[in-house]
Amino acid sequence: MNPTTLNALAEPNRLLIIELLREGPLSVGEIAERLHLRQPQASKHLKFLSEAGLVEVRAEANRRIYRLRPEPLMEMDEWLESFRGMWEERFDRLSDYLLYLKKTGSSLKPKEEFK
Amino acid sequence: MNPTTLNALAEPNRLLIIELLREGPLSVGEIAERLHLRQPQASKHLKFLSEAGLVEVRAEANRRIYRLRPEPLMEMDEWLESFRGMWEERFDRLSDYLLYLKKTGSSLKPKEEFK
DNA sequence: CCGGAATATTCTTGTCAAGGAATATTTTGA
DNA sequence: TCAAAATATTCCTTGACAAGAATATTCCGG
Repeated sequence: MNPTTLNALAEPNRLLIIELLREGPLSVGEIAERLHLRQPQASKHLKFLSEAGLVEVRAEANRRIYRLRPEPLMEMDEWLESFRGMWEERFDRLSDYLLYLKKTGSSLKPKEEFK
Repeated sequence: MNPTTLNALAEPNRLLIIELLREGPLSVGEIAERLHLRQPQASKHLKFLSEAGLVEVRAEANRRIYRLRPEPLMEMDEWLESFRGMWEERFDRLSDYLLYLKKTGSSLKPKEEFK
């Protein structure tokens, strides 16, 4: 997994940009407007995202249209793959947990133990 | 998606810690040793990861054993879910791409267009 | 209850990057 | 060719945080 990708996504406004672009390519001005950013900050974040490989640009007349690149997200997906065993394992114990809740009427987690 | 999780994982050593803990819980000393970190830095990173909810601790004798918490990773997984359509769509065009390679003998990407 | 092992905290220093404001650059249409 | 729209860049200040070194704390076994 590439820390550069994570770093780029760790900034809240950049994360919002990525989520916005999920719906389709947009110009800088549109991105700035929809996220209530000033244009220079939008440009700066887009440059950052671009250098991280998360977006790509194309020029169209006066505008610059930014679009998502799926590759880094695919890499994240593959990285997470190696962890999926963990929560499937825990899911096996879910029925026990539900039973516990039913018995106690509690909505609090039981103190978890592990070894 | 929570930026806190991404921020915690964006630091290379912390990412390594998470990958190491994938194999099972470890003490601070073991983590420091296996990643060639000094003990104080290991402790600091673990504190950071702990506050981000990525790990949990338990005391055992003299040691503190850290263990992965799957929840934030599950959240990442669900977040990525909303992007999976993207690369599946692109996958549909793979056969065209392979055909292109065969025709041209080129190993270079054709210039991609999008609108 | 004391010494030492394991771990945590504090302090300092350097780097990175975010936001604001101002300005430069690019590009198009008239 | 020029003005204006769209975008990029620069400069500044500020805050976060990583690493190193030193020190504090915790806790077990003897």
